[in-house]
Amino acid sequence: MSSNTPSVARQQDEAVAAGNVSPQERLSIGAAFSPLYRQIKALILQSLDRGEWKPGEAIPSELDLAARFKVSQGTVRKAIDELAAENILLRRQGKGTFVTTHHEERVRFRFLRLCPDDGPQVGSDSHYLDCRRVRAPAEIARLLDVKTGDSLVQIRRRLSFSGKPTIIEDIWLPGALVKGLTYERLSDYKGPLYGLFETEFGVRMIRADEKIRAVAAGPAESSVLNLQEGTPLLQIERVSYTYGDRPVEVRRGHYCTANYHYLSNLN
Amino acid sequence: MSSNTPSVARQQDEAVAAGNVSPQERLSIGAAFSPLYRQIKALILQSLDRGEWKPGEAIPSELDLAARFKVSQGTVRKAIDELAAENILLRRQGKGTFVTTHHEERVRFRFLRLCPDDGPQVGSDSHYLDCRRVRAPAEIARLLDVKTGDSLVQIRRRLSFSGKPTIIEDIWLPGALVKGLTYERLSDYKGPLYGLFETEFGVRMIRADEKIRAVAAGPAESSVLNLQEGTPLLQIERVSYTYGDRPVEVRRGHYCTANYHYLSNLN
DNA sequence: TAGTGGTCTAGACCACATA
DNA sequence: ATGTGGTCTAGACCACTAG
Repeated sequence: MSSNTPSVARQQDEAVAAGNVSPQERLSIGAAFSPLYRQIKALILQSLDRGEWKPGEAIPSELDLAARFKVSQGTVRKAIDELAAENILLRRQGKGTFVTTHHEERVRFRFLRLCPDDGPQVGSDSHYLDCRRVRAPAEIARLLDVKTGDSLVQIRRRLSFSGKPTIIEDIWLPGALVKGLTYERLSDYKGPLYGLFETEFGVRMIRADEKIRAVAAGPAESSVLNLQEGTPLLQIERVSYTYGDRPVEVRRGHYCTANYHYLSNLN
Repeated sequence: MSSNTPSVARQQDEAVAAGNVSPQERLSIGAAFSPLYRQIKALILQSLDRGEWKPGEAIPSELDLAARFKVSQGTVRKAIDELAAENILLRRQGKGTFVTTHHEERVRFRFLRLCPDDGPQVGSDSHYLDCRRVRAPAEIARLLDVKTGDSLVQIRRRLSFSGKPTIIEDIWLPGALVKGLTYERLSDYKGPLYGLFETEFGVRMIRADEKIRAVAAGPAESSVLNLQEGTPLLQIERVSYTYGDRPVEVRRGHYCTANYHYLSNLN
């Protein structure tokens, strides 16, 4: 086993064997109990975060990981089960376990919940309107957990479905995370934006929260989407997170829902 | 073991032992492979569906269920794991596994994703405006998987937060499912509507899909919510499902998002 | 103290993909 | 034929709750 892959100490054994604390004490001193498989999960997440296995690649087999961490295969399985449930890993029977990637038709609509009212799901065309450095407004800075005035990259784009302009959105990211991102680079790129962030900058979106409101189209929205001012639009504010729940992107979009709807599943 | 709780046959053993088909054939004849724990899950769902264990009650312990179905505890565990992940069952360490119920503060906002822009989540007050029998319009009938013209119950209500009218919605259910539901019964009832359906009519909502649009307030919305006509509102169409993915309720609501937003989590 | 769910292990075998 | 993930079992022990 290499020195940078620490074996996992069983808390119980270690604590009790060391004679320092009893199982009871372990709880009372505030050391949060965390089962072995969660520690394994955390270690796997660390490896993903530092890029040991890249999106699209396979991670080591369960038996390999079990040997590496000195636990049983079942414990590794349970750790991977949770990561797969969170769409961070993807299991493929007979082939291996893979790091999910935003370069996949299959996953294109995981973060884009707009569906046509009738007919099948259809791809979107991005048209980039702007890309520049800005100083973080207080409101955006708070969401990104950076200081007001810090350097951000701001992108404005228009999304069309079947040729019809449907979404206009502004996107902000910390400038340090996407150094070298230019308007040309965006315009030349084909595919999902999160795919570009992933491969070009090593920034991987894991999950996002969206706040949805109904608003009236203003001048910007009406001209870009070719609508009358005052047309009701969905305003969607998204905060996207990478590993460790670190916020790395804010979007504010306006969606025309004349022929499309936002789909939400309640479980 | 009682006669109405069949033991689960291991497909492999049964088929091979019977000498009819080989494991290879089993697949080719189209008998879909389903692991044991999914068969157990289906049996538990059947018991829930026919009311053997009611919302709020505990189901038998894992060891009891294992004995009943003649499988190992681990297999029962995996079946229950999935049901717990779907919010159908709720595990409480040391106490047992319980059937989830809509009578719980904890679960009040599982199906109501409207949050105040600032401040803590707050309860809602229902004011019932109407409750009557109607013939199913084609559009609603299709969603409920019944025939156009079938008898439905239609409910109209207004929801207020902190005294401010915020939501108006129409609700349709198959009349046969909620026999005896009257306006008085609704008005006297305190608590979530799904709680009433659950305890009074044995209709339990398991999950729901919502389609969201932005629309302009019409006459009905503006008068009930005390808004100007044309104010942008969220229009939310919900279809709720009970066991076996049977649709049992359609809602069409209009939400004022001046001080609230709809929260959606993308994973 | 007894009963419940939660964790961890070891081993056997099945299903699937690939060479 | 080999290696991967998927299922199932049996047993030991831990964590939590309640009588």
